[in-house]
Amino acid sequence: MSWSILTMLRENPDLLKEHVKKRYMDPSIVDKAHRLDQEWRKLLTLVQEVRHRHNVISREISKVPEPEKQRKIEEAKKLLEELSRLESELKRVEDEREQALLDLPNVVHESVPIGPDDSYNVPVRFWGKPRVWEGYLEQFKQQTEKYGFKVEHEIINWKPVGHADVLENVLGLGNTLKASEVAGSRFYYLFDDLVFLDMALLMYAIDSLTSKGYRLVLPPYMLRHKVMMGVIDLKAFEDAIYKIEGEDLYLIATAEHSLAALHAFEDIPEDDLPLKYVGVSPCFRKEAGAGSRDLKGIFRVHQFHKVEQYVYAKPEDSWSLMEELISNAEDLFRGLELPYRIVNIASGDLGAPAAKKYDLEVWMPAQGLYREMVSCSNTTDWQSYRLKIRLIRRKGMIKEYVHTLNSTAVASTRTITAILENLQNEDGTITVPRALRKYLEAFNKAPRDYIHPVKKEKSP
RNA sequence: GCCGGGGUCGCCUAGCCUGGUAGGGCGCCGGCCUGCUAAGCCGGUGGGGGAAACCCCGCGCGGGUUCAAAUCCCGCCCCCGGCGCCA
Repeated sequence: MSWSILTMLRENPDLLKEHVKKRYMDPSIVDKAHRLDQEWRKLLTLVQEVRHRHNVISREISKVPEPEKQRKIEEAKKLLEELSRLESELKRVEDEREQALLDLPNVVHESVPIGPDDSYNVPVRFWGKPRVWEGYLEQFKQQTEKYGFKVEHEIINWKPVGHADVLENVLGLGNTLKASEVAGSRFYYLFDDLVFLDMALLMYAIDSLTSKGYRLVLPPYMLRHKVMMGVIDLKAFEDAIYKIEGEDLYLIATAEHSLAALHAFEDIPEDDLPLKYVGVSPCFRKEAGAGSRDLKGIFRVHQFHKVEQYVYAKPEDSWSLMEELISNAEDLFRGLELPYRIVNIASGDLGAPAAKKYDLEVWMPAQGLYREMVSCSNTTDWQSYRLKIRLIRRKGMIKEYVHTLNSTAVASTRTITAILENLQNEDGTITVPRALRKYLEAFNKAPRDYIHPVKKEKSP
């Protein structure tokens, strides 16, 4: 027992409540967990006492002669009746306690801005020289100067075409209508150059991170329920996760899930830490909570490819490793020539697993908005407690849970939308970021400098 | 998917048929002894509750039988071998 949240629940429940309040969640979940934990401990002690009495008698039975023996057996049976009554009560309380503990979100790091929703997110730095259409100047200032940043930008008098239109109408390299007919909305067909671009983005991110010493992993794309519960909260489960019918299997929504599972139920010696991984996988998401947001194009879709960073760390190292992860992602987006800002996510907008989260948001010229491309979280010991991933120190008997962190490196389709808007030229061509050319060269038919609109085959 | 064999405290292994506190070896940690090394001796080395004494649980997982299950019965998971199917 040294899950930081359980320790806080027992030693300072009021402090834990403060953390829950920061998330604008109902603080009574702390009272509930606290009450159930105490009740459980009391009941457990009682059950163990009765079991002890039964064990003592049970052992005596084999040693005593006959008439005595029958009497002891009767006595043991009596105790069993009492025991089974208490045990079913214990089981009930235990289940409730377990659920109450699983309902608790992570604590909130002191550096996290407090506020109920994403309007309280705080940009911490900007990079690049965004192209701002004159009609979006005011909006741009709202997203930069309002926070005290003077961001160098280029004002343009033509409005770039939105990524969804570029995809289907300008380039003609995507078909979401056909996909929605045969699979549903938020699916897509991509063709030719955009497929090469998708592949190149993955290779680019893989190359960059493996060069930095991250171990490359191709993980399972499906996991069991027990494992899924270890990495996400119930709400994410309902909003995001697809289930395989008739099997205890769920499609991963990110390689983060399988990478967390890689060391599930293991003890990790402190000398092995940090363990740094870079996983590549398809991601499957229901987007059930998204409503009708971003229905057009490939910004928010049910499946895409992603390269993901995942780190297991000693608790004392996790905060500096979080900076490393976000800075790795920044390196990638600077290479892609996409102007971005890093945002410190407000307490009310954090997912339950994260103690702190940075988003990397790229300026989208056609929308006049910075939009999320990368999400980087320190989940401290929230996931490792659930997955029983422990830290073994060389000295001392104290058991701890490792800290785990995750961050996007590149999510393919979303990054493609950012390229389509930012590297768009007035003539409708798309400039290929220099950093990707090396990876496109692997394919004979891949684009080199520009992606060109496909010529209309038949004119109406 | 079918047939057979297997899963025991970090590793190896005994116990299972015939139910009665899970034993041994190795490794590791601590202590003792020895002027170094080696050897030897003692203790510890799964999870949980408890301030502690101590207690409970633990033989892949979950049920059942029994006063009592590693051991008997049922279901499931995983590993090995064979057969089948297959990109």
